[in-house]
Amino acid sequence: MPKPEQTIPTVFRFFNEVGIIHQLSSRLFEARLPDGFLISHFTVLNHLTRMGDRRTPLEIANALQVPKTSLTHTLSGLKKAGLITFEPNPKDARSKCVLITEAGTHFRQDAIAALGPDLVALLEHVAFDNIQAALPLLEQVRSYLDKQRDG
Amino acid sequence: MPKPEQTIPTVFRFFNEVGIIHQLSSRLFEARLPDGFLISHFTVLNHLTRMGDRRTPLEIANALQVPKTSLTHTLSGLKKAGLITFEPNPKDARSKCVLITEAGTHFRQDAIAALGPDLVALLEHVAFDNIQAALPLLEQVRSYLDKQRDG
DNA sequence: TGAATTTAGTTCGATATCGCACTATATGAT
DNA sequence: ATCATATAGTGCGATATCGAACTAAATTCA
Repeated sequence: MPKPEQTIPTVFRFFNEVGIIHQLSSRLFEARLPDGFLISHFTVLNHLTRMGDRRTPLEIANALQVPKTSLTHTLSGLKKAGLITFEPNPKDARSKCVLITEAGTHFRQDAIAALGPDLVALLEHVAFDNIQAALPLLEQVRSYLDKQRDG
Repeated sequence: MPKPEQTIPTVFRFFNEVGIIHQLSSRLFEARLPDGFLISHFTVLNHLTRMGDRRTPLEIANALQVPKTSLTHTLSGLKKAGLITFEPNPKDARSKCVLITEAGTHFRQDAIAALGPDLVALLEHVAFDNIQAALPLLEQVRSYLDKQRDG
């Protein structure tokens, strides 16, 4: 491996590009969400769908790497909109479990569907195979940062 | 190319991974910045360094894809900290030019240096070549989203 | 040229995010 | 069992972000 002086700028650029893409795509995505909803709402629903619900707020906050106070706020919005419900945590009376509702599941599906045309348009300019090929690396980086967080 | 039903979930996962990596790395990076500074501050300084300064706030806001009101706020923080200065725009009296100061340049360099050890640690777990190989795709995606924004 | 329209930046108000401190419950030590 | 400590979630205050409306200057057009 080359020396850090060579590698660091490249790795830095990697995170820079990731950050810019996130910013641009978030803007685009948020514009597709129903009025009054933010990426933060979608992110929670997406997490519950992908990882399974009946998780505690703290678990979700840790997974998404947001402060628990921020999550409290986001969850209260989702609750008010009927997209999640709470349940007591049988193992711990201090805690509670978050469940995604039918409406929440549909909300997520609709959001993804609303983004569909944008993604198709992207594929007219960027080769699908290249995107697919990049996924393992992205997952590897994410997984490393995820472990880092705990350690 | 496969049908959209096959490609869309993959492209969606791509943006999902990018979003998570951004969230995790931002957290890490922000923790390395001096107290009272946020990613938004760094992002502006980084942009001015990479793209050249003497840009107008609106140009910067468009490039970073943040509302101009948000940028006004971020710039005022940078100004107060002495990391940027303003100059009248000779071409347009409504506008002004943003200049990065010596202190601003150092701030950026220090921030990047402070992150160095984290990046080196990452390279012990993720192959440098793979990161480097992913850059062209990321740049291509960013560039497309960038054009999309205007059109 | 003068009036209508557009544009750069700011102000203002609303909401999101986040750190700190607090309450209630759980866990651990003796 | 009792007490000390740790943990889950929330309330509160501070600041960041953002949309709408505003001001001042530029541009367009008659």
